[in-house]
Amino acid sequence: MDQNSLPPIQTSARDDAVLKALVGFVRAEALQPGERLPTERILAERLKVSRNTVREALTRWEGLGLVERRQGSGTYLKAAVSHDMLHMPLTLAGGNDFTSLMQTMEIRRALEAEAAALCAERASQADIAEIARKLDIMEQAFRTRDGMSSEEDWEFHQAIYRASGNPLFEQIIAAMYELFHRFWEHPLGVRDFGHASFPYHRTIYERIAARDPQGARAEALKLIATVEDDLKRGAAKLKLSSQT
Amino acid sequence: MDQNSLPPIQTSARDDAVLKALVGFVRAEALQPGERLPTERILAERLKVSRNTVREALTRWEGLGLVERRQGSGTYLKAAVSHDMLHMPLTLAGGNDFTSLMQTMEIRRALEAEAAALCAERASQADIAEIARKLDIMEQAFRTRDGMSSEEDWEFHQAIYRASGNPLFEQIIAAMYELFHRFWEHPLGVRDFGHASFPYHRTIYERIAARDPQGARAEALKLIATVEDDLKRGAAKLKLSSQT
DNA sequence: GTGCAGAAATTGGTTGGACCATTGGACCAC
DNA sequence: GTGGTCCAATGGTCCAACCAATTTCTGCAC
Repeated sequence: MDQNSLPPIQTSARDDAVLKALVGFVRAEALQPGERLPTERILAERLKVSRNTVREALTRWEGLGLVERRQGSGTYLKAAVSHDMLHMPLTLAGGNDFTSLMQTMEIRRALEAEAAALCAERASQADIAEIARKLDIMEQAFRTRDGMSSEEDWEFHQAIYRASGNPLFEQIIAAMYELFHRFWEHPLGVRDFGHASFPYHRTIYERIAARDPQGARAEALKLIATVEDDLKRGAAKLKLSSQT
Repeated sequence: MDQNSLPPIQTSARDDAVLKALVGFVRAEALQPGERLPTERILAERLKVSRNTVREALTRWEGLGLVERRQGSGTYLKAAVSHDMLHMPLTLAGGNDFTSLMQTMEIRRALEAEAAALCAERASQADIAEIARKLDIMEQAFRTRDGMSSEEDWEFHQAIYRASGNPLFEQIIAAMYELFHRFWEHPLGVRDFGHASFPYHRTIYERIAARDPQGARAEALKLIATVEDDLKRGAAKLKLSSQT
């Protein structure tokens, strides 16, 4: 017998029911991100549940980043919601050791290369112009501040993800933003971390503009490789300077 | 002025404090996944907060999959926790339309190819033996039932992710399990969905066993390509049969 | 002693009501 | 306008109880 033909009955799912009702409400009212939801007290009264139950439900949504609560002001929608949403609560063990950072780079390598290739295939002229704009900003920031800028660099890559034609890339990588950016916060003491990656930003752009997926993929891989090299340099340095 | 020089102050974070204390408790008691946490009432008393606050905190952890609550029994640890955990609550718009499924496959293609390549580089002999075992099970299931088996197929791929030497792959893909498996639940009406992918499971294994990263990557890409073809077949069929 | 049914205790789930802290607008004096 | 004060609205916390599922204990029949 198929296990799925007899799912466990749901005896109690009060807060789930609240969320379901809330999805319906958002749809019915066509609420956009940024707009305010009804107050907890009103929700409790309308749904005939206690305010605590409403709060547990909203806490779950808040944890998923769907909603933001501001004391004294209200509860605000932060993202679009729909009934067929898929939640991927992914919690990773952190750490700024060499191994963790290297593992992060392997994920980024996989996603970045694919996104660059897809982008070269599909990006519209407007997308490419936008990427060029971000590239200019980044290069200028590099020259004036004489070093990689985390913010501008990120925006450049983000533009590529967005132009890949697959919103999942942008969403996944945005969720991993914090993970990726631990490099710039704790670059293992490497001076000029990321310097070597600078020229490849332009070469990636050129391959994309030339509609060359394999070329774009190759340049993206080169960029990641320089970052990995910086990482290894930092790790070697650490090993020399101190032993814990 | 730099926007970051005046960050908003943190006024109150009762439930965050509860979670922080709980992390300390788990560490101090060396609790393993599966073990039971103190009851909500005890936590409330010990931490000098109300049970409601404890519940909000635990609700957050439950949403992150770190903890499981069983009424009448207790709250159980589901995963290792540490103070430097990174949360990636990723919610994706669902949908079983062709576009959504295709986008999912592009993510899988990126991760699967990279994982297969890394696996070919790093897998231990024991890892390879385990992959071979899963492959045998899957192939036998295929023959007896004359069709791809979602469960056994998944275990085979999971073994590869695990042997990639990078736990992030397994974690990310496990979180996306539901996303990937909508293919088998709603294969767009394609009979024998996934049939064409069958032979590539063995070729992937062979390239891994031969320590051939590029070969493993290529075979993984071929496997994904067959699934994408099935998908396109299904989409074309749908287009013919009905117009919404 | 063993086995088992039922009572009792334990534990998460829910309720209702209260009060606090923050917010944001209304209003006012200057 | 500017700045200050007040006040209602709103999320945050607390308390005390009860409900529902689960586990544990008890005592009886054998």
